[in-house]
Amino acid sequence: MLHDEVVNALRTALIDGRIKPGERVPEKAFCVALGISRTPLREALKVLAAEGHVVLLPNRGARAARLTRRDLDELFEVNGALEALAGELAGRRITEAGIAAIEVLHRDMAAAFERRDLEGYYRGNRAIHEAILAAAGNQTLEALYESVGARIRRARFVAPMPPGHWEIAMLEHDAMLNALRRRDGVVLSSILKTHLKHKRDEIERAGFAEE
Amino acid sequence: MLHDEVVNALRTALIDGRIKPGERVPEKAFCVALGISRTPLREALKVLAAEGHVVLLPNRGARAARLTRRDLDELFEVNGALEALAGELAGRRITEAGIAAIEVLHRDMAAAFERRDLEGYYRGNRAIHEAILAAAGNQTLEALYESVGARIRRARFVAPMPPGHWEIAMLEHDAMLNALRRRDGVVLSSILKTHLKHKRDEIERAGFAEE
DNA sequence: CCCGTAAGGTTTGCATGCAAAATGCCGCAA
DNA sequence: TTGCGGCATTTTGCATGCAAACCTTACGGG
Repeated sequence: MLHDEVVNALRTALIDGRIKPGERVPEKAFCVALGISRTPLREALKVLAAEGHVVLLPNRGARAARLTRRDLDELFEVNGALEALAGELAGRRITEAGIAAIEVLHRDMAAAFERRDLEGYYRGNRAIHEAILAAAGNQTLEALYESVGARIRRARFVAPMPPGHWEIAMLEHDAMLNALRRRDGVVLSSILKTHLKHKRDEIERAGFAEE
Repeated sequence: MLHDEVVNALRTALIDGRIKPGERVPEKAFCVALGISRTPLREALKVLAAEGHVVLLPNRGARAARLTRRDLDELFEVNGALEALAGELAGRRITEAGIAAIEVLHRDMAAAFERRDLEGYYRGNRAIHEAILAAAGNQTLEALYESVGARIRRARFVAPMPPGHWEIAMLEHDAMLNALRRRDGVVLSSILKTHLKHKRDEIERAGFAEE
C-alpha cells in the first residue's frame, strides 16, 4: 500500500517538524525523495490538507500549515472536550484489565519522573492519555483525539517546565488513576480538564516556536 | 477549482443518500458522470476516505461507508461533547448581534413548528445549532462539528416523531434561547446535551435505515 | 534609480497510458 | 447439479505527458 505509506511518511515529517510550518512542499522534490511519482504524492497532500496539516493554494501548491496561537487555543479547547468525554466514558466502560494496564503505564511514568527522565515521562504521559481514550470504547472519539493531538504536537515549545509543575502533573496523574480505580468518570473527566488546563498554561508561559 | 468541486459533489451525494451505504463507487462510471478524468476523482475519494464517508479497499476500490448502529452511537457521543463545548463557549463569547440573529432563527423555527412544517423545522433547528457553534468562536470546533454532523446525517431514519416529542424539543429550544440571553454557558451546555440525548432516543426508537 | 512588464523556465492541474490485481465467465469433472 | 480451475475482461494503482498558471529575471521606460 504505497498511498498510505506516503501519507504517513509526510504526516510524521510534518508532526515532528522535519517539514517546518509555512514551508513549501514542492511535489517534484518530494517525489524524488520518496522515490514515487507525483500522483500518489498529490493524493497524500490532499488527505493531509483534509486533516489540517497542510494548506493547498490553488495552482500554487502545498505549504505546511502555520499554527497560530489562535489555532492552538482552539485545538486545546477541542482536545479538552474530547478528553473529558473520554474520561466520562472510560469511567463507565473500562475493564479490570484496562485499569491494570494503565497502572503499569502509570508506574513506568512515575519511574521516569523519579529519575528525572523528561523524555520518558512525556512518552508515558501520552501513553496513559491514549489508553484512557482507548478505554472509552469509542473509536470515532479515539481517531478524532489522535487527529487533534497530532495538530497540537506540531507546535514546538521553547521553555522548559518551571519547577514544581512536574510534581503537580504527577499528582494529577495519581488522582486520575484513583478516579479510574473507582470508575468515577465524572471526577476523572474533571481531573483531565484541569490537567490539560495546566498544560495549556504551561504553553502560554513558555510561548511556542512560531511567532 | 475542479478538485474541491468533485469532493463537494461526491460528499453531498453521499450525505443525502444518492450514493447508498455499502454501494461501490467505481471510478470510471463517476468519471463520465462528472465529466472528469480519474485523477481528480481519485484524489477526491482519498479525501472522502479521510473524512470517513467512504472506505477504500486496496485494489478493490471505494465503497460508501456503512454506518453501523455502533458508529452512530459513537458519533452521537462525540457530537454531544462538541456541542456541549460550543454551548459553554458561546455563553462566554456570543455578542448581542449573535443573540439577535439566533432569536430570528428561533422565531422562524417556531413558526414552522406552529404550521407543523417538519421540513422547515428541521432546517431551522439545524441553523440554530450551527449558529451556536459559530458563536463559540472556535473554527476548529465548528469544522469538526460539521464533519461529525455530516456523518450522522448519512443515517436515514424510518419512523416519524412520536406525538409530544416535537413539543418537548421546542421547549428545549426555548430554554436554550433563555440560557443564551443570560449568557449562561453551563446551563446552555446541559440543555444541548439533553436535547441531543432526546434526539438519540428518538433514533433508538425509530431504528435507522441500515440493518 | 525605480517601477512596470514581458519572456523564459518552473510548477501545478488534469488527462492518459500501462502493468498488476481482481472480477466474472465458461467449461470441465465429480 | 454443483464445485473448481483457467482465461478474458474489467478495475485499480501508479507513471508519464501536456497545457495552463505562476515565479523569476532581465530589460526598457519614466
